Amino acid sequence: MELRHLRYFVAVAEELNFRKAAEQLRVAQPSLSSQIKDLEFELGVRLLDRDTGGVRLTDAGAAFLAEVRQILARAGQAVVVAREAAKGRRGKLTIGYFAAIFMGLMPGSLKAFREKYPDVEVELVEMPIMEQLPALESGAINIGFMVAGAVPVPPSLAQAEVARAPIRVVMARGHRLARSKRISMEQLQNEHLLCFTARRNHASVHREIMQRTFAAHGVEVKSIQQIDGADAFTATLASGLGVSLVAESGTLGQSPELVMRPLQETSPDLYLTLQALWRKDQNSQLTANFIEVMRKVAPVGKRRG
Amino acid sequence: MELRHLRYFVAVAEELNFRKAAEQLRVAQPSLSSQIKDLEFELGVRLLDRDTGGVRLTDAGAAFLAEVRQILARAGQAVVVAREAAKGRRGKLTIGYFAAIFMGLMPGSLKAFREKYPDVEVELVEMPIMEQLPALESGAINIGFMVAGAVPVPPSLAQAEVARAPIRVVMARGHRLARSKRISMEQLQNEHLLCFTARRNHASVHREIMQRTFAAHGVEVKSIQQIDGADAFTATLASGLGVSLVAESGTLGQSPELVMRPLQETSPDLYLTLQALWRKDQNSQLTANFIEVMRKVAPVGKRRG
DNA sequence: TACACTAATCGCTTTTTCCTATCAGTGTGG
DNA sequence: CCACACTGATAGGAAAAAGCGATTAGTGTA
Repeated sequence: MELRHLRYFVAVAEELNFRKAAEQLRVAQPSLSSQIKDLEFELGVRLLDRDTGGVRLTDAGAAFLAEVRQILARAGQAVVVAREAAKGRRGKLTIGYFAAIFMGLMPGSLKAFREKYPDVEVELVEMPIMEQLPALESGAINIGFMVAGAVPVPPSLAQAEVARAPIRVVMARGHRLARSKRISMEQLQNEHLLCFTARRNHASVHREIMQRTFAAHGVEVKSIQQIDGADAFTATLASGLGVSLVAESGTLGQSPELVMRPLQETSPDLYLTLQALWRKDQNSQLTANFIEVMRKVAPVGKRRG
Repeated sequence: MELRHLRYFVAVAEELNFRKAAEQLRVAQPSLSSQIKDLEFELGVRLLDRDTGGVRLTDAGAAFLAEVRQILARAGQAVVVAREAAKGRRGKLTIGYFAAIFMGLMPGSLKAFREKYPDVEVELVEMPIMEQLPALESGAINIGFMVAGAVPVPPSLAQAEVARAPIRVVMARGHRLARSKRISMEQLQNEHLLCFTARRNHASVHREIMQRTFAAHGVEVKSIQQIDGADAFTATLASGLGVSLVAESGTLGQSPELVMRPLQETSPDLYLTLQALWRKDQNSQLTANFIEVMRKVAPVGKRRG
C-alpha cells in the first residue's frame, strides 16, 4: 500500500466517478481502475461497489475513507514540519544551563525565544558545566553554557560568546561595605568571601573565577567559603556573613535583601563572558536561532576600560 | 512522496546504518540510499547527516521521524479499520425508527448491539415510515422499520421480519374494561378508540392498522381519534378517555398507569410484525449484523392460532 | 433502437525501482 | 603504517510497476 493508492481512492470516493477522478488526478482512467483494484486486493476488502452504472462506497470504503483522509492530511503536515524544522522554527531543543544567580540570562532569553519560535519545544536541564560537556557530546543536550575560560572545551564542541557582564560585589543591604559606592579589591581582601557550588563535594567554578579575578590584580585572598546550592548561597549572603563576586546580570540582583556594588578597578578583565557550547557536527538551525535570540536579549555591558 | 519513502526513512533513522536498514527492509543498500535521496530532494530538507563514517539525524530528520511514525501507525490502523468494517464490526449505522410506544423493541436491541459491536457508532433518527423510505433510498439512513403491511415497500428496498408480537388492548388501569381478563372486538366497537400520529395532519399508520384489524374480523368501528405525539397519546390513554390497540412489546406496557389485555379472538391476524428495511444494493454487513442481533433480542410471540 | 455514459480489459510503452558490482572515503588493529 | 573491515555513494542494466490508447461490455436515457 502506497500513498498513491490512498490518494487515488480518495479521489474516486469523492467524485464517485472513475473518469472524473482520473481526470482530476491527471492519469488515464484504466490506471485508476487498476490501482483501486490492487488496493482492494491488498486489503482483502471491497471499498467501492461499482458497475457500469456508477460507483458507491461500501461500508468498509466509508470507514477507510475517513482514516485515509487523516493520513493524507498528516502526510502533508509532516512535510511542513520537516521544512519548518529545517529552518529551526519547529522541533525540540534541550538546553543545559547552570548558575542563574551567577549570570542570570536564561529567563529573558527563553521568553524571547518562545515568543519568536512558539512551535519549538524547549527543555531546560539544570546541570553543572562539567556534566554539560559529556551531555553535549552524547546529544543529551543541544546547547550548554559556561563562563568563558572556566574549563577547557573539547575540540568537538563549538563555542560562541553570547553575553558579557561586569563583575560586581554582592552583599547584604545592611553590610558595612554597602555604604561605599565603589569597592576596591584591597577592601575585599580581608572580607569573608563566599562562593557557591552545584553539588556537595563538587569543584566550584565560581571559586575558580573569583580566585582568578583576584590573582589577575595581584590581590591575595585567604580562603573562599563554598556553599552548596543557590538558595543557601543567597540566604548566607543575605545574613551578612560574607560577600561575593558575581556578574551584574545575575539573578542575585533581583533579591531585595542584597545589593551590588561596582569594583574600584577598571581593568577589562573585570567582565564575565557567557559562552554557548554546541556540537560542531550538529549544524542545527535550532541551536543557531536560540543563540541569535540570546545575543539580542543578553545585556552586553559596555567596557569601561 | 510515498509510504515506501517513509518506511525506508524510519528504518534508517532507527538503525542509523544504511546497510543494516536495507537488510531489515530486504532491499539492497543502494536502493535505500536512492530512495532517501529522493525523499530529501522532494522535501528540500536534509533529514540525515551522513558520511562514510555513519549516519546521524538532523533536527529536521528528528522532527520528521516523529510525524512519520504516527503516519505509518495510522496507515496500519486504516487497514484494520477497513477489514473490521467489512465484517460489520466497525463503522457508522444510522437507523430510522418510530413508534417505540407501539412496538418498543429498539432500546433492548440497541443495548445488545452496542455490547456485541462496541466499535460501531449507532445513530438513531426518529422519523415516521413515510419519511424513512426516501431516507433509505438516499442513504441518509441505513435501516428503517415498519409494521408489516403498513405501506407498500419500493422494489429497491429489501425487507425482513425481525419481530412479531400479539395485539393487545391498552387502557387506563382504572378503566371499566380493565376488569375483564380478555376483551372481545365487539366490546371495543362502542368504546372511544384512540390512535397516535407522529406529526399533526399526518396520515396515521396506527389508525390504518387498527382499522384493518377490526375489518378483518368484520367489526365496524365509528371513528378513531387521532392524537399527536407519543406523550400526548400516553397521557390521553391514562386519563381513561379511550382505549387503543398496540403490540404487546410496545413501551406503553411499561407505564404504571396503563394495563394491557389480550383479545378474545385468536386469529393469526392478531399479531403485529415488525419489518426491517434496507437498500437491496447496499449489501452491508453492518446492517445484517444489526438485524441479526435484533432478531435474537426481539420478543417473538408464539402463535396461538 | 441509437446514443451517451459507466467501469473493465488488453497489449504495449514509459517510468520507476531494484539489483550487482564497484568506488571513495573513515576508523581500527596488527 | 599499512592492510582491513566498515561506512555510504555511484553506475549501468534488469525487473517491476505504473501508465497509456484502444477497445469492450454493460446501463440508463432520449
